[in-house]
Amino acid sequence: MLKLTKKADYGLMALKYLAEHPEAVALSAKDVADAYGIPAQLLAKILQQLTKKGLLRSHAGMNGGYALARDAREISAFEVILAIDGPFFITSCTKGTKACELTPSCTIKEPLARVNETIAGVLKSISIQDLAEHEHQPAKASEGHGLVALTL
Amino acid sequence: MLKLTKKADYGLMALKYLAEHPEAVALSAKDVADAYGIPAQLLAKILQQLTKKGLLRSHAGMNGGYALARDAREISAFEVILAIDGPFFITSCTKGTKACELTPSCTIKEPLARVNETIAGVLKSISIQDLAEHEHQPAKASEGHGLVALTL
DNA sequence: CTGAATGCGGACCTATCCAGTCGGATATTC
DNA sequence: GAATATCCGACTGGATAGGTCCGCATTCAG
Repeated sequence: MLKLTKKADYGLMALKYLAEHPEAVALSAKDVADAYGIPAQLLAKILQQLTKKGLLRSHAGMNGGYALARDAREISAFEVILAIDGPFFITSCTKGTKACELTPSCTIKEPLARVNETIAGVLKSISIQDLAEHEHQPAKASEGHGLVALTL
Repeated sequence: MLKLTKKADYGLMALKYLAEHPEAVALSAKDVADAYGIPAQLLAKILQQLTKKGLLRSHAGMNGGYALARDAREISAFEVILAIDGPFFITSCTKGTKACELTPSCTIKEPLARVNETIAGVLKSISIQDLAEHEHQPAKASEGHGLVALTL
């Protein structure tokens, strides 16, 4: 279906939340989870993962919690998704190092790899800061086809 | 992981194969499946689905099979994926009609919807014909015109 | 007319993986 | 030392993708 996992969603939401509260020294996983109604333990693991990847700084103990490791402008959505979901490929055949086994098949793979790069590029161009300041208008809701229903 | 299902891959491969064999009146699901080492019965169902969606024409009986319903240039990868995997949303929260329940949460959703549009746009710009002639050239989509712009 | 080749489509099985939970350890502060 | 945190591995339940099976309908060749 070409969609993000909930974990990635949660991770983005959490980072956005942290970016929106720069005054706080640190916010606990529970704080963020409560703010969004996310299962706290699940979010905790996600934040731990993001910490391991260097996107967050953590501090245990009372009044501990998480804070962004860098400026919100310096963290891209791409990094977050990559940290949580691992490397992604739009083609299902490219798994890790070795190419498609049913070999002559994936002539498909090559053009789609370009699509993949495009997607990655777009995600890299979006920073947590961009998510935090969401005063954008839905703009031109897809006029071409009503296929991509993004009406909220 | 943000990847296509194998079914969608198979579908694209099959359409590409049909586009590469315009001389054939019709090719059976088995023909295509054998050419790529795809499970025949599975591919059959995929092709049936594409037929229902109007991307293919089918003909039963001996020497029957499938053929493209339109010119290969007039069929986009987007249509194929949509026909097989159904509408896709990059955000996991938007399921069908109703919006995210944990509501104030998904301020995330709005910027990602734009990413979604971008992806859809790229996929719409790729035709089956593009896949068939895989002469590594079609860099047209990446030539920074609108598609990847995504003004934030 | 009969049989083979094909499309059509529902039911089903299975493996994988996501989402979420549990339990316990370690660190820090008061 | 108690309370609040992060940290981390293991487990479970459910959804979904991938694939199979079987029976029926359609077409065509002999």
